[in-house]
Amino acid sequence: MRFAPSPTGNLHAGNVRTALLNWIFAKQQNGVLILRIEDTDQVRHVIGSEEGIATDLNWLGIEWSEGPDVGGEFGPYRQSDRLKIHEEYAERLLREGSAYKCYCSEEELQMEREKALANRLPPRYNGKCRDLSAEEEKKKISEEIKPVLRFKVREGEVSFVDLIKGEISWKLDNIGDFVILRSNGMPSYNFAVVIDDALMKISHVIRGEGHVSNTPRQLLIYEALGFKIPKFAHTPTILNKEKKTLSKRHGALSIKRYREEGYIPDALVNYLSLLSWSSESGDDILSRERIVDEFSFSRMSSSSAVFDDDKLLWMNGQYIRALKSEDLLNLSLPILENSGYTTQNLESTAKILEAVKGNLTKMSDLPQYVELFYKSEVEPDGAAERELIEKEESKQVFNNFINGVEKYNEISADDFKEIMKQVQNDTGIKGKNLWMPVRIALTGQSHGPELPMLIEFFGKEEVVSRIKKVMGS
RNA sequence: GGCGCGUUCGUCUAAUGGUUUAGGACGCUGGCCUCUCACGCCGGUAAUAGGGGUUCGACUCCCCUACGCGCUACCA
Repeated sequence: MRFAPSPTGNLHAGNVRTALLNWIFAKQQNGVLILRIEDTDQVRHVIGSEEGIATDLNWLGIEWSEGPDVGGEFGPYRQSDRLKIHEEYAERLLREGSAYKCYCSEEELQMEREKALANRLPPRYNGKCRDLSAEEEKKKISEEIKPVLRFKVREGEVSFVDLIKGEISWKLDNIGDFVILRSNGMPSYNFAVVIDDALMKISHVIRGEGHVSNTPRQLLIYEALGFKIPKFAHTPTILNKEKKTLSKRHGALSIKRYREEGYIPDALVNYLSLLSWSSESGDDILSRERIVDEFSFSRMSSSSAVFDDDKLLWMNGQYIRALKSEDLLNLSLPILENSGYTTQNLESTAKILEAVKGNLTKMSDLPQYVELFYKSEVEPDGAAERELIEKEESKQVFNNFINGVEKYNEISADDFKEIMKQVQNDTGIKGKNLWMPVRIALTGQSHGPELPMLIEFFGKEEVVSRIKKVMGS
């Protein structure tokens, strides 16, 4: 298996899904995953994107055993470093008569194309230079035109069985002689992939559906060179909310963004695995082990899927809630410190996290939920809150509550519930009128985590002092 | 234009000719959980693109149309 991204920007959900599928399948088959960088287009090459790709994959736990960084017996793993190899095979095709030099200029070709289009004909290369006589060729050479190498497409048809889409076939008269070596000496994509995949002994080519139409050209090259043809699996496209195919611009659905916003890698992996694939069990929350174990191409749908951020968010929340408190703590510490909160006391930090765990769908939400735990002074949030705690009824609640609390040395969550029951009995006040004054006195806000949990966190003294403060004002 | 691929609730999907009043999940929504925001639990909403065939029977097979996407590059 191999994942072969081009270094033209950050990884997005589509790229990464392909990488993930390769990883899953390699893992399941006890196979080897190769990372190969396809950088034959220097114009679109973006500096630093190779590192970015590695960072994203590492973060998601997609590991490869051969690649430009780790080496391996089938290297080099950067396509631009394989030029000699590509040239060698191009020459062989030329020698064997499967390819020929073409001297047509871009302007010429462009004109031909427009003419064909105007006549409502397929805009294909017309094979002009296919059978150039020795004389004509000599003339072209003397004109110092740098030729490209074109592959001579045979007659008949080609077909293959896609692991996801089933049998696909083409009549070859629909395909024009295509370029395998550009005039600058660089191989074209369709040529280089075949050489590299064959030489790296790739057994399964798992790639995006956009490549389906490239496959007949590649099959022809495999054929001409006598290479063993790998199995192909073309994965459906992932679309954004506007149902457009993902682009590298605008950072849309970029993996980097998910990493920075504190998504759990496992959650993203899980969500991505469920795009165009489903477990036979019907379960949604699946561990990596289960995905690897249960995956099969036959359960993959062949239509494109829209990436749904809402569902990802939900799933991420599920993973956060399932986190062991130790792991949650480790994940949270840097975020809290970044927001300026002191986390010296690990025990109490863990308690805070436990209290807000249920509210989180992504870790970057954490600061807004923990704020009230770090405040030492509390002021009622708004007019409505202020009004409520100044009501006569509320003062009754406070008095009674303090009396109740004083009977304890420490108050646990259960003690608190007992006390509240007692207050309700004594005052006859219940429901909102009973609980809200306490909440506001303690936190200043009408929203927040469960009160018993809060009480336990603050402890008796803090609780009493906060209530007294409100009563005095 | 040609060729290829695709089309089940808003979204991800299940059902690979009969077990189906088309199932689950997200979202939305109603209720419950002594207060709120959440969590959790229980319920509701909503789909086979359209038209022809084949068949006793079609989401499932075939054809046509529509729509979307890809390739048709000296991009990958």
